[in-house]
Order: sequence, then C-alpha cells, then structure tokens
Amino acid sequence: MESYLAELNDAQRAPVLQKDGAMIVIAGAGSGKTRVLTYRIAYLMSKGVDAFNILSLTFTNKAAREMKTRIAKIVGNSEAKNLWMGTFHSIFAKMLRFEADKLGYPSNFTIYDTQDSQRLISAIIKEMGLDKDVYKYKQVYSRISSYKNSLITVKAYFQNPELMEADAMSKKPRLGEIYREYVDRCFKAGAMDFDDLLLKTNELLNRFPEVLQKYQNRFRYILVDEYQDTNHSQYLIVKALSDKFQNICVVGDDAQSIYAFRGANINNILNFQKDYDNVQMYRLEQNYRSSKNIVEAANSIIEKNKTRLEKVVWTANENGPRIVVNRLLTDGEEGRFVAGSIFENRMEHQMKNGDFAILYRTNAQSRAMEDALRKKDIPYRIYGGLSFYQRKEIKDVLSYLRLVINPKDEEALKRVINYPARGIGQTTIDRLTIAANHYKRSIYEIIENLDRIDLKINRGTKTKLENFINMVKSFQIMNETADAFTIAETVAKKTGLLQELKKDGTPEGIAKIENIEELLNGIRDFVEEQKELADVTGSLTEFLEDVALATDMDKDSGDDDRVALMTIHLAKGLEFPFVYIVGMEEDLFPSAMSMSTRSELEEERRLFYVALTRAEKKAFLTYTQSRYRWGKLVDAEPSRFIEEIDDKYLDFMIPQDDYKYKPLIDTDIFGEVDKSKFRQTKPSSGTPPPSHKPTEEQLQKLRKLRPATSPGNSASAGEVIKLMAGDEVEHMRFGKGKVLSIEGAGQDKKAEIDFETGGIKKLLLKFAKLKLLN
DNA sequence: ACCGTGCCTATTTTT
DNA sequence: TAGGCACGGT
Repeated sequence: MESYLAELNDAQRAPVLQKDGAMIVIAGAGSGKTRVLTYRIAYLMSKGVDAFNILSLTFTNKAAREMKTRIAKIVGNSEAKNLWMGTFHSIFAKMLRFEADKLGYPSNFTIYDTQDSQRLISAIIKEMGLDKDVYKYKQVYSRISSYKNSLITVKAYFQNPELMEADAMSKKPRLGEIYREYVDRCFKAGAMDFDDLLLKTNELLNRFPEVLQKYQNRFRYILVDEYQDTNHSQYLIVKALSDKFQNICVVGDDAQSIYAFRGANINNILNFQKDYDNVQMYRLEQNYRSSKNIVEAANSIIEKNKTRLEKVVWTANENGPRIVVNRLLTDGEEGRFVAGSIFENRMEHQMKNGDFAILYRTNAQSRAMEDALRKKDIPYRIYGGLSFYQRKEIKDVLSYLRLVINPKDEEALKRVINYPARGIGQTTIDRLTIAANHYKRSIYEIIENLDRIDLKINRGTKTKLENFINMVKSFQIMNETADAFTIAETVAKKTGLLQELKKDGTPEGIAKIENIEELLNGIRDFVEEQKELADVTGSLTEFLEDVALATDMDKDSGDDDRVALMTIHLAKGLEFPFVYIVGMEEDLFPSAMSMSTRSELEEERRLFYVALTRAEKKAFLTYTQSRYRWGKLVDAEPSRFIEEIDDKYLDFMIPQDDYKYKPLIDTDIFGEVDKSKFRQTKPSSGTPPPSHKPTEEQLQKLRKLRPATSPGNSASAGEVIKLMAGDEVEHMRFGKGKVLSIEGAGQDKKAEIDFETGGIKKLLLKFAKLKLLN
C-alpha cells in the first residue's frame, strides 16, 4: 500500500508524511510537485481521512482530472470519486449552486463568460449615453473585475472616496454607476460572472456562520496548487475554510507567478508563514525535467529578479545541448525556420510531433507558425485563442440552451432573439430593454407580459415575440423529459440555425455546420457518461456549467500526435522535449505594455523562466529583424532576455558579436537551400556542451518522463479501437472493467462493459477513451 | 428591418 | 490584416 512512498526523494517525502498542520511547499520547476500532492492525498486517505473531507484546488480542471486518476490508481476508484478536486471556479460554482437561495440567486444561475460580461458592459455604457472612446468597455470590465477580486462591492466602492477619486481622475467619474448597473443586471438575469463565483463565495461564508462551519467541518484537509497565482478573493476563501482545523498545504513557486495582471497576489505565497501558526516550510529543489544546461540557464535569468524566495534549483540530469539562438528576417521566416527545424529534429532524433512545442507571448503570433507548419504538412494543435466554445455558431446554440435553463439570462436572449432573423429588430429590443430596466424585470418577463404594458409595439412584432417565447417554452417542456443531446439537436434544427448556415453555402458556413455537429457529438458523449453516473442529475445544467468553466486545456481532443502551439501562460505546468520560444523581441517579449514598472518587468522575466523550463531536452530562441504587427512591417530588436542568459549556455546560429544587426545568411529561400549553412555554429567560450545525438537509453529516459498515456494504446477521439468480448479495459472515469459484448458498427459501435466499481455500462466507442489492458 | 459596404481599430497574457 | 461595427440605401 505504501510502496509509493519509495518513489519519492527525501525532500518530497517529508511534506507527504506530515499529516496535520499548516505547510508550504516551495517547488521549483520540474521538481515533482504534482507527485507530492497526489501522494499526500493518497497518504491522508491511507491514514483514515475520508475523501469527503479533502478539498484540493488546482489551476486547471485538467490537472485535477489527472491527479484524480493517479490517486484512483492508488486508493481505488470508488474512494477517489469522493474527493472535491478542481479549480477554484468550478468547486465554488458547485458549492454556490447548493447555497444559491441564501444569496437570492436561483440554483440554476447562468455563468457569464468574459464575452457576455463585456457585451453587457458595452450595452450599459451605450444606454447611459457615455462616450465609448472614454469608457472603453474592456477597460471598464477589467476595472470592475479587479474590484471584485479585491472584494470591493458596489457599496464598498461608494464608501471609498479614494477609489471614486481615482476613477474620476482617469476621466471616468461614472464608473461606479456602471459598476452598480452591471451588478444589478447580472443579478436580475440570474447570472454570475467569473469573479462573482469567488466574490459570492466569500459573501456566503462571511454572512452565514452556519454555512461556513458546515464547510469548515467538511473540508478538514485543504490543498492548494499553484498558490503563487491566487488572488485576494481566493486567498480569503482558503483562509476562511481552513481557519478551524488549519490543516492546509499550499504548493507553489514564486518564480512562476505570472498572473499578477489578473489580480494574482504574489504576497500570498511570500507571506504564507505569517498567516498560520507553526508553518512548516519544505523546498523541492531537484529538477527532474530538464537538462543541466537548461536548468542553469533558467537560474541565471531568474537571479535578475529582486523579489523572490531563496531557492536553488539543480539537477542530476545530463548536460544536454546548449540553447539555440537564431535570428530571422521576418515572422514568416521565423515560422519556416521553426517548421524546418522541427522536421529535422523529428527525423534525426526519431521524435513524435507531440514532443515539440512552440511557445509565444501573444496569440497573434500563432498565424505565421501555422502557415509554415501547414506548408510542411506537420500536424499541429493550437491551444487557447478563440476557444471552441467561444465561436459564434457555438455560442449561438449554447445561448438557446442557456435560455432553456434560465430564461432570464439577458445576454443569451439578446444574442438569439433575432438570430436567425425573425423580424425582431433593434428598436423593439431597445424598447424591451428600457421597460425591463424600468420594471426591474428581465426582458423575458416583459415579453411574457406584453399585453399588460403599453410599449408601442405593433401587432405583427408582438406575434413574432410570442412565437419566440413559445419556442423557448417548448424546449423547456422537452427538457423535463429528454436529455441534453436531444434538446440540443432539436434546438439546432428548430431554431433554423443549421438552415441559416446551409443556405449561405460558403466554406466558412460549412465549417460552422461541422462545428455545431462537433458540439452535438460532444453533448452526446457527455450525456452518455452522465447517464451512468448515479450522483449527477440535470444534465443540461451540468453540461452548461462544464462548458462555461472549460478551458482549451481541458478538452483534450485525444492525444493524437501533434505539435503544440500555445502562449507561455498556457504552457505552465506542461513539459516537452523540444521547445521553441519565438518572438524574442523587445516590445513583444517583454511586452511593451509591461515595461513601465519593475514589478511588471519581473513578471515578464518569470514568464520567460516558465517558458524555458518547459523544455526537457533542447530549447530554441528565435527573433526577427522585422515583423508584421498591426498589418505593418515593424522593425524589431532582440529581447533583453537573450542578453541576460550567460553566453556559455547559448549556441548562436549567427555571429555572436553581431547578433543584433546583420543576418549571417539569406534565409529567404530556407527550405530549398542547402541546410548545411544552418549547421554552422560559432564556437563560443566556455566548455562546449556535448551536442550529440541522444542514445537509445537517453531516449527511453525521455519517454519515461512523458505522461503514461502517450505510448499506450488508448483510442483518440473519433478512432474506434478494436475490442472483443472478454477484453480487459480501463476507462479514465470508471476504472477497470471487462467487455461483455459489442454491438453496432463503425461510428456507432458500442460496448457493454462491466466495470469493477461502477457496474455495467454501455459506452459509445467513438467517445469512450478506453485503454486495452490485455 | 435587413443587408451590404467601407471604415476603423486592435495585440498581452485567462479562469 | 482581419474582423467587428456603424451607417446608409433599399
């Protein structure tokens, strides 16, 4: 049972074995912190702590899922299922649904995403007749967001002359009014935004001592991952919940704090020791991920920061090759170089596409990379950016579904009341909005009572409105008996959404139809799984919540073999053998927006630290001489971060003394040209790192570091694995089981499986991620 | 009320 | 460069 303890080094074992009390684990990059968290939870359970009494907060839902799976392997699936594990937002959304009535919210409240919030704010600014160039909705949104994250409610705002003055000084004296209106409108719509999920949790715990007690008693052991990225609101929640038992374990790395821009407070981790009695501090300093060269280069960067906790990350790994630095003429060339280099390295070292990542500072940089990869037929996957659920056609379908659950949802209603066009124009909507504000009701309620209010809306339009309402109602009735998939399918057809796209006929329209179909498939998959889980109910509500809080990282579209493209922020917590950090230029990285203060610049530096430490084997830094920005070719200068790394860790592909100015070779026709030109590297001072081909042994080691899922035979999405009755399989959620029978064929192939813990279930093979065991 | 054209602005990062 | 939005014509 406790054999897993042997898999830990001494530093890792210590925090695992301390059962009670407050502790902080400062975990350097790649030092195995997830392992510590996982085993700590397993250990607690082995010492008799009930899974129901453990709360574990992670940064992404994906991290939570993976940890749960690993824990399930140790303690068994049925036990692991009872753990509360997830992001702050998802855990407390769940809690708020239980307690919603206390705060005056319906338990089926909507969660507004950033887009919904911004649209609403935009509408409010317009309604108030304010100048949209002064009151920029994005700015207003982030201002309101930061108030909420600091627990400054509307009331608190108006009691604080300093804040009001500050806003007045920045020429926005009416910001408070916008804030108030925004909050009112959200409440009226039965909606919470992302920040509300934390703010309202605080309110709940503060205002209702019996609720606080209930959850304090429930969550006797609390673990928080990525503690350096918690904001004030999250900090207070953790503090309140852990106050009674003080069994709290936080894990983090101040050197990897990269979310100050959205309110994360690095002091939460720096001051943790003052917040609790007898805090034990542990340090994980051995890096298992990266080569010595990378670890040391990263150390040399982070040393430039002043605010940090003392810690020395070291590794016993081999030296590894130096970090390659290359300059290209334009961003197009940069893309071609990276694609070419990936192609070569993949051959030379016999790696998979999935072993490569391209990291950038801003999403806009992905385009040049995509173009180049596509030309070379290298499969890739972009994470982040416009996520699937934010696409217009998807949000349209989801908006109808949201209305089914919560017809007061104003943003959803405004989105689809006239899409597809049904003759309800802006004038009508304006009148309804004014009436809704006047009567302090939702627009939906106004429409329901049209006959009782005189709104100068003509007969024809009234009929159209009634038809719309009746359609939504028919979906609601359906929702009482049918499952989410059936409803979603009906919505797509009956609202005319699909028809609208079909008749447009353009390639974009077709792509949109395919996206909607993908969404429907996803819902069907979701329903299949939910139906078999006894503890989950109202699946449409559940689905919408999942969607609202899903990130791009969460929906892994199978682990098919693709190069990963993402921002550095998204890459936190991940690792790849080969990492390309592109756009290493002043004003881009560090960003022009983040160079005015020391702390901003330090955050950029930590971001670079995070980027570099994602690499296991080899890292590449590229920059250009000019790059397309805002549609114009703009001159660029190499990033100061390149200079900050000691030369002995770098391998310049261009004359080093000259690296700022002239290209060594004309890269215009790279790809056609003799690539030996690129091989030449200037011998630089210091010990030349062995730049060798990895031995088979080393490759094996590399592979061992990869998540266990990659080499296995688990099926990726869409690919139906070959199964026969009698096969032993494993399911991510349900654990081990035996195939009883197979039915259907092709895409509809299903298997009846007897799971050890969950009983007999029928799964659609196309979606069920099954792993063959025998 | 709808649709098309042309203009303007955006690029920092995300739950 | 591209997508979103406003305005004007029908």
